[in-house]
Amino acid sequence: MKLITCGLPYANGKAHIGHLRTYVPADVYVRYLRLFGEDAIFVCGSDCHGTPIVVNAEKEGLKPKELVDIYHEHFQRVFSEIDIEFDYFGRTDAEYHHERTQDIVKKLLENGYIYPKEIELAYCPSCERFLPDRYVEGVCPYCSAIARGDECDQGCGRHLEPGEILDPRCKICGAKAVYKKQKHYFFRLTEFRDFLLEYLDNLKGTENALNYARQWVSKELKDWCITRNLEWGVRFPGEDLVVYVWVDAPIGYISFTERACEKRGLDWERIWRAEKKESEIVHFIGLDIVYHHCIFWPAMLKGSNYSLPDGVVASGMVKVEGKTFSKTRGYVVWLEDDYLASGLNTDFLRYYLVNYTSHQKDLNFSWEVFGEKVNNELIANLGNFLYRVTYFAWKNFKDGGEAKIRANIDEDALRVIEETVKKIRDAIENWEFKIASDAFMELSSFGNNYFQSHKPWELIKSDIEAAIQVVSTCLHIAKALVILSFPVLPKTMRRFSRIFGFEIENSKVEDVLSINDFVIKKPEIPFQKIEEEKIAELEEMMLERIRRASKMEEGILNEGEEDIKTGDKMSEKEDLISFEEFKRFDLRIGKVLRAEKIEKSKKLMRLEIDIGDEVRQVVAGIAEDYTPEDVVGRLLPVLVNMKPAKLMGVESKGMILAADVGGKPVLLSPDRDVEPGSKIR
RNA sequence: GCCGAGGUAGCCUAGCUGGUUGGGGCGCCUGACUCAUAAUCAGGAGGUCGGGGGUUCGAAUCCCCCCCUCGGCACCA
Repeated sequence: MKLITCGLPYANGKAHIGHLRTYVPADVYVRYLRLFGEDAIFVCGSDCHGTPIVVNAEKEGLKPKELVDIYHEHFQRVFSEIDIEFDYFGRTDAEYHHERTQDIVKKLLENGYIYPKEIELAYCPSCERFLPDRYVEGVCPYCSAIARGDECDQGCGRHLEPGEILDPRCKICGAKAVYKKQKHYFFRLTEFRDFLLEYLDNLKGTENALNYARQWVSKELKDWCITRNLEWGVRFPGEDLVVYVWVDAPIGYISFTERACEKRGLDWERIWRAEKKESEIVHFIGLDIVYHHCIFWPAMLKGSNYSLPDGVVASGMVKVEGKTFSKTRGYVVWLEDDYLASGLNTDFLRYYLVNYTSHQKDLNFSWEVFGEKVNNELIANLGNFLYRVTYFAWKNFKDGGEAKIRANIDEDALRVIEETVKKIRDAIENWEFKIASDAFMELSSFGNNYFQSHKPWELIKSDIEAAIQVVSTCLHIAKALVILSFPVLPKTMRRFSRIFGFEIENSKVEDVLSINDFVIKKPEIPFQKIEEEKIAELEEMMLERIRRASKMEEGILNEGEEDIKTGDKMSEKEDLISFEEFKRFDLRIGKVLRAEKIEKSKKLMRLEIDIGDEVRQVVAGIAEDYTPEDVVGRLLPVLVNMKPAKLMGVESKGMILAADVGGKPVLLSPDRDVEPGSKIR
């Protein structure tokens, strides 16, 4: 028995191609396992908790549950449309999930892996509540960018622990937050270091995930704050706190397994109880959540006597039209609004996602390539073979509505089919879905070749016995193709298998090789070709979205206008400051006297700047774009009363100002020579 | 800068415990065929195997240096 899970989709946004990159291969994997006779359970569900959902719900004037309902229903619907079939698709706000989570938290408490600690937290006096995570907006203590409470999303990208953020403000009412002491609970992640090192050595999965995780563990682990001040979430036992969303989300794998097992009359404990474990657990995830699955999660399981995952399979990132996937920039393909709305066969997209490149590598989605792959590979090779063979058989041997053909199969062809099965089996074992799908495409190619070179359309007139052998051999190949490609192309092959008169859902590899006489019903074309105009249309739609997005970024569109398709509103209100506030900035023109690149650093340059009454040492992140020679002698605007900081061990007192052009600094200069120290206002 | 993964024809890739002329798929060109969704089949063009050194009788494959891409860490006060 094998349990397969997929990373839970977060229930505050719609499904897009980035999601599919892990869900489709996982579904393909499960279907192949079943084809090979393995008993597999496949679970997933909506991740319903966490601050973003609360914040977004509030913004939309909804209760968190109402928001979650919308997206939970959405995911369920679109997954089923693209034939991603879970045994159970649950939700983490369900009663049973809360119970399981609390059970695990209690076990961790009993086992001494959770301890309380007083920390200072942002508190909004006007809302009268503590401000967790994204309820807080403030200044990143590391890079001083505007940041969210849990992550410096605009700046350095660092994860921020509760209490770290500077100058916190309430995101709801905008009031200045104060720090208040409060008791929170921490998970002793640090105690699991040795365990994790060993565990990761034996963990199976894709290299991209394992290497990444090992890198983290070999560095420093920190204990992990696992409680939040929220109403929405799983209650932490005995406290007016909720468990951090990343604690309860993976527990969904367990609680959903319980439900799935209940449905099928199985004992979930044989999967998840350490002492009873007898089946394998494999997680399919995106590369971005390796940390949670290879570090937090096994430590939690270990600490509460649950069984440990055996494999973590991480899919590479998705690019769209050659650019980094980005919802806000428009480089995204939405499953419902783009793909399903286009009316194209969902199997096309499944094939593309599985066959474009290796599971671990970055996948580029381009409508043009999509059209080519579908028309020239899937349809021209596989679709055409299936149709030409079955149609030929039906047309020439039909007797009434059906054609009966005696099986007389070429041994060589059987051997090729056997090899194909072996290739697929090996590939699936190694999570190489491209290789598996290439294998059945090769078989199809062999079939076309066989049919072509044996010319049954001539034999049928001269040597009927020989014709029967060729036709039945090709029919046999076709049947094998239907079964072997079903995991990737379930919709099409389910339909097409009917002309052979068998139930594809229950087919096993053995059926691929077992020889039976054929009864063929009148076939229909398995795939409808994609018109070039359709591709052009879809491409145009995407370009339009990208254009719109870039205009949005430049602020040309009116405030509040919806970002097309993403549903995200431009909610950043203008931040106005008073003249009083502005006066707090001591801005002056400084003259660079000396400059040198800081060793061991990529971006940092140490500058000595004359600011009139003194010479300041300032560290600036410009070394990637400027050499010391470029800047020595230059006049630059300097924020003089910047809080001093140390960077790479070098003290910096002040900050030079530069234009930000696509993340690159561009230095600014006064219109003509001015004295160092001149005030800027 | 450190760590990981990569860099093979326009695109996706196999080969990487060194050994006959670096395979395959898509695209491109030519021909054949007509059962088939202008599908198929045969043939062809196209590669300094990121660059430079070295080891060897012989390297895409081993060693050294460098460059580039992606991701992580450190770092843009």
